[in-house]
Amino acid sequence: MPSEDRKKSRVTLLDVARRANVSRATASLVIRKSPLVGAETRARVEEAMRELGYVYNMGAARLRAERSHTVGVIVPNLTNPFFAELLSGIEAVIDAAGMVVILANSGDLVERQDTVMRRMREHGVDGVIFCPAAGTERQFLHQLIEWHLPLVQALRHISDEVDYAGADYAAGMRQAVDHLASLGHKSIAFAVHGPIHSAYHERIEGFREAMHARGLDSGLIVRMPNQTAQIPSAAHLLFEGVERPTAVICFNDVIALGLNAGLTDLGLKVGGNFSLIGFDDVAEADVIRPRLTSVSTAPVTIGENAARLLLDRLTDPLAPPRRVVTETQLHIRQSCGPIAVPAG
Amino acid sequence: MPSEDRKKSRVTLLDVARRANVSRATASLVIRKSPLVGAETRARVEEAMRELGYVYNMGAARLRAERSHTVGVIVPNLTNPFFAELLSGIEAVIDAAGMVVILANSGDLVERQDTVMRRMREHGVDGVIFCPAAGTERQFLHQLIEWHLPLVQALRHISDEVDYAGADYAAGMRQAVDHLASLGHKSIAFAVHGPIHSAYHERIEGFREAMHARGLDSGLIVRMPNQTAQIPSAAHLLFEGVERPTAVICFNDVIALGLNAGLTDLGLKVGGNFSLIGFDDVAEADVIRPRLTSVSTAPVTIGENAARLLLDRLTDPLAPPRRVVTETQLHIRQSCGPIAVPAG
DNA sequence: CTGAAAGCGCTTACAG
DNA sequence: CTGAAAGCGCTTACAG
Repeated sequence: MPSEDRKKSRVTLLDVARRANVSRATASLVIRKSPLVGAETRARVEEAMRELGYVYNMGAARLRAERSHTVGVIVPNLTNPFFAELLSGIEAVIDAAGMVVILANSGDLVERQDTVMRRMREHGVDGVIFCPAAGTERQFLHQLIEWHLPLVQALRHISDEVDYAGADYAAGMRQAVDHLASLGHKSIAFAVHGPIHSAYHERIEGFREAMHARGLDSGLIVRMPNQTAQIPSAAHLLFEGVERPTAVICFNDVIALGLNAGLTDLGLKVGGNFSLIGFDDVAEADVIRPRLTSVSTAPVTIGENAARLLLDRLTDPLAPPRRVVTETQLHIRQSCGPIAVPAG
Repeated sequence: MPSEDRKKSRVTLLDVARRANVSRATASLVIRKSPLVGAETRARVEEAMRELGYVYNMGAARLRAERSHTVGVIVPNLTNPFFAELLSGIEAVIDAAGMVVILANSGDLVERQDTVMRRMREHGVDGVIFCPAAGTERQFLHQLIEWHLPLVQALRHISDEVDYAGADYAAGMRQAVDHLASLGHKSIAFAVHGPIHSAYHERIEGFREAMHARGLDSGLIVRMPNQTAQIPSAAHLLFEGVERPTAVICFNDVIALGLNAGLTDLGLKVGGNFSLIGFDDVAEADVIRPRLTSVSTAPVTIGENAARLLLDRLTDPLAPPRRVVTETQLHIRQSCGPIAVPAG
């Protein structure tokens, strides 16, 4: 152990340069893999780095170079596996690009989102990927643009002047409705919950249009509790209107899982005398019984797309805004059946 | 819009100081909320900051102050809701402390963990919270200690010279075994999967000791597929030994969910002629049917504890290492019943 | 309470 | 290909 074991004894680029008998500028070039420096010199510098246990100081580099190799990611909720998967996709491509993600949770609250966004700017992120909190104003995005902060919207969009990565929710709804209609269902409910945002509207609209296209009534939209645990006991809400549905499409799989339990508790047979379709196709869909038919939105892929959009945006800040909207896919399993006499 | 709309026109502390007619040092004191500066001066500076749209530059501050207000978090897998919850707890506490988390995924691979840890050091994190990848060497931790990197282990531990936040897995196993034993079960299987690490050993040992304490045989440890989707179809593995179990305790809820489906597929009645206990008590436990009896390990709380340990460590780097091990709790629901004549 | 000076560890032109 | 100098935007003593 070297004698100078006080904290300040950080090994600096100058130390490396001296050890390797080159100037600091040359050492800097070696680090940044510049082709300007000869193979032998490079090897000498690299060995010096190893011997001294040199650690590159991004902070110092960023100050001069105006690049932090850091991207901010803001999600509404880490606890929801759906966002965790999105995050996973983002992290993978950001990491592969040699950058690092700074994570924050907005709690789907615009004030929190404000704070967190400011903190990201203070930390000098090169750009941010965020799932806009419900209620985010266009004005907020325009402010960010004015600040020259490279930005991409994920899952939800507020302004088409900013890059966006999402899935075609409306088309997904169409797939769900078409599947049920082909099984003979006419009275189909739509179970929703959570905050209102673009992805919410797109699903509702998708449902409405698909129903209308089939000549069916789209009036049966029922609101479920936001708390996961309370959904099963709210299943009866589906049957309180004048018309009794024979099937339900869910806003997401969290609702579908809950209703699957709740409908069973009510004595209905999901996949038998009642049909159920989820949305998102989370891992659990395949592991419950009956297996859940669900529309896959592939959040990991959306995350990867969002990260790629940001990377592109960093290299070309002036390019026109882009949208990457992936197709959804209906995974047919066991929770739907042909229309039956409504259970009584 | 100001005429100087080129990127370099970043508002600096000096600009603020000039605007407010104070020195740069004074402006700096205002930012850091020092009591040294008078109320009126402070107000003037704060207004100047607002007028100019000043954004604090952490990068520059850190370079001088040797504090980045940044903590690294390394998890093996973002896609597993269990780690997502851990992360959520960490993020909440770190955020409340005015710091920011830099996130990375080790994929439970020691080489990735190496790379990622180096990258964190390059970014100058003040400390790191990590769930050590399976196979992490003590030597690795010692290296980090030598580098003076404040560290806390979460969920799994390699060295007791480093802070640790986890749950008492062995006690949790005892609760599970005791519950089943009290229902008359004698032949109890233990279903495991995944990589081998301290939390794995603690659960296995906990199971063994609890079984022995009851005079029961702990030999029935069966390995399940690591892939979630393959677990249901592996349920039959439980019944390939000489002794036929009447109950199974699962290493985690992922296995429990899968076996719940698989056992049902096999014609068994979970909670009736076969009993099942999960581990972790994820949100889905309450939403499947029968409701899953599970041992809660409260990952969000573990995350909060880990973050607090790190914060304490930052203020007192020389304090002796600490361990914060939370108690587990058995949530009794519907998946266990009194021993019955083995089905079949 | 405030000001002038030095320095954190890099990168960036600019000469050689 | 290499060296000497300036500077990124802060904070830190040190005087006043």
